[in-house]
Amino acid sequence: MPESVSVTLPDGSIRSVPTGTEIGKILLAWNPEGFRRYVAATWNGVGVDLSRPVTADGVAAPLTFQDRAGRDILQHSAAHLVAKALTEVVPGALPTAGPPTEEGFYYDFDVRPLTPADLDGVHAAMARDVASNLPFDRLEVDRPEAVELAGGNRHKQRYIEEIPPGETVSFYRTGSFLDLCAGPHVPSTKWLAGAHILGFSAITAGGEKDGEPRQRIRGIGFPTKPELEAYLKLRAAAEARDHRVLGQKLELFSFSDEAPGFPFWHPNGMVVIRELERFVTDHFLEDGYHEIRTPLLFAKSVFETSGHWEHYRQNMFITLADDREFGWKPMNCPGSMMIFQSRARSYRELPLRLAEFAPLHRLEPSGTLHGMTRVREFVQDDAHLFVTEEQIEEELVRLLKWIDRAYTTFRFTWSYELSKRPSQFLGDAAEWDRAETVLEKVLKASGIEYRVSAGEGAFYAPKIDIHIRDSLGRPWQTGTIQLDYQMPARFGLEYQGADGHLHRPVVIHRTILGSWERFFGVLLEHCDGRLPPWLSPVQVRILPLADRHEPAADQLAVRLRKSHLRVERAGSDETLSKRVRQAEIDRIPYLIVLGDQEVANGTIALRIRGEKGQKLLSEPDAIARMSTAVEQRAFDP
RNA sequence: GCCACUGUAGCUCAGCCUGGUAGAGCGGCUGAUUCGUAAUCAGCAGGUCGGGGGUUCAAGUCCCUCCAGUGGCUCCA
Repeated sequence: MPESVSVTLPDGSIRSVPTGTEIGKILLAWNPEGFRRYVAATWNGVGVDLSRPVTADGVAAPLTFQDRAGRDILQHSAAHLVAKALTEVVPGALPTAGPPTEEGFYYDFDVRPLTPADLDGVHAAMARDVASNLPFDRLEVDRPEAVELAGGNRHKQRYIEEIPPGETVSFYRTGSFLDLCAGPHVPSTKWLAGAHILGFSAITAGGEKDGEPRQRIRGIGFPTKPELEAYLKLRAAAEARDHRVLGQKLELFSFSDEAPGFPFWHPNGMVVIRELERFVTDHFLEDGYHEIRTPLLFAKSVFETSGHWEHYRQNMFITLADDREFGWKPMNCPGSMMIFQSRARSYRELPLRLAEFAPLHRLEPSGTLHGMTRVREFVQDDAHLFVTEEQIEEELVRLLKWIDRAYTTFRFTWSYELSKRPSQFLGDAAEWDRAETVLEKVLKASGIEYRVSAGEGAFYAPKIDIHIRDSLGRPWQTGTIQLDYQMPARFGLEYQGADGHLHRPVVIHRTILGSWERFFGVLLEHCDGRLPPWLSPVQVRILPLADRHEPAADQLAVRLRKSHLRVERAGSDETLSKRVRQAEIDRIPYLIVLGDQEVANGTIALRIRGEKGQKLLSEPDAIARMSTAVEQRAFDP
């Protein structure tokens, strides 16, 4: 072995160090500012501990929390800390796996159901271990030793068997705790001062339906406590934006134990969904859409034709009438197909765009219901486009543009997902391939970045899905575009072409915003209840300074309503400060205070949500200011 | 659907561990106050403690069960 080796550093410089020098020491000599900031390193591109001795020439680079890999390492080390704590607090608990996640980390245990008291114990043990500054020591062992070290934990023993032959088997020791792990890890528990448990839940192993029950502890790690505290503050703020909380406070909607998953839209909420509907239908004429309405219930035979009976029945509400089985429609497609089918069609009618905003019912599993974002009854801005093979691409491009425009209006960031053929599918694979190819081609041509999900398509068609995230970062699917060759065939749809022959149309199922319920739920969180003025249930609230100003306030309200503004007049019992405060809490976009001065001068003292102070405007100017924002569907007042 | 946790006034929560006459704040109502941009004062009303069953002299409190919600898991055109 040579006495010294050459190490190439990130800036390209090369250092010669004695063989066996720890990589962390080399990196810190190169950049002392990395002290405590470096969580691990890469050696020739592979993640290693900072304590790894260097025994050959190579390339070294530090990993910090800012690097994805460094962040993951810290999360994973925090998971070890949790596992150490839990095995001490609950003797007999068997650690299974504890990987980092997009947000933080979790560790799954084979253990009796946990209680909040267990978690308190885990917290205390973790704090103690961080204070003790225990090192993470790496042990490389052969397989028999590994099995020995696993100490009767059958899960770890199975993992050892799964390690490919030839690969090094390693353990990490933290104090008295030993865990099978490839590493690398942070140098010591001091690096985990900002580790925190976010919650625990029971899960089933491997996500299998009949898997073994496990207990999962979820957490997140930061290099320091202040960073953790900043995160927890942000998270608390995000939780306060929960649409279920806002929906109640702003009297938008509610739910009842006696109708689980079925929303009650209150007057305020109804204003919002009607405005959303108008946002979509405003373009119907120019975009060539025709609105239809088809039944909510169909005889079973319709769903047998569509394939729902075979592929979707477990999610359908079924009703018995006249000794006949009826299904509540979970989708609008069958009704649209039947309208197309109702008479002979010509190629001249295509593309035929039929829109339907009907309530849909889906028997979603009870455990999946979630406020407005996962309900059992909802309405979507749905349409079915009947097109010729040649018209497909142009229609798809138009839809993608519309999605772009719509989501930009709400200042959402959104993502695209291409979902391909599922294991249970209608029709033949060749048709699916064709449809998937077209969708992919259009996405690429539009310069859109997208994720591909194999097996996630609808049972009748591949689709492009739109996802937006709620305030806690959970993704929700909203819009979807599906290219369907199956329903037209199953319903026997035909049109007569210019060539005089009969042809089969292709159907594009599409919804832009998805369901009003889900879209609105996420939107509420997105804007913290501060809806754009055009969506605000009350756009203007007039505050008469004293009760002698009430008549003038009422007259002003009448004039504003003539400009189609939704206006409300407050009482004058409370102090002005109190009423202003209430209006802020109610997220009213525009406030007008009316006192002696305004009455005398005919001016408007306008307070605009989100702006400091108030503007003194003439009445026409004030009306123009508000109406313009509303008509343009501006995001801010 | 699975697992854990939770369910007390319209809302947010205390009381439950250790059984002994249901509490607070906000909101609501009434009265006073008439105010210049984020909480004026006083009084009053409001609860079969999620439903059902059990243990007990006695259950909001302990036990069982059902329902619903929450967090995950699985699912999700």
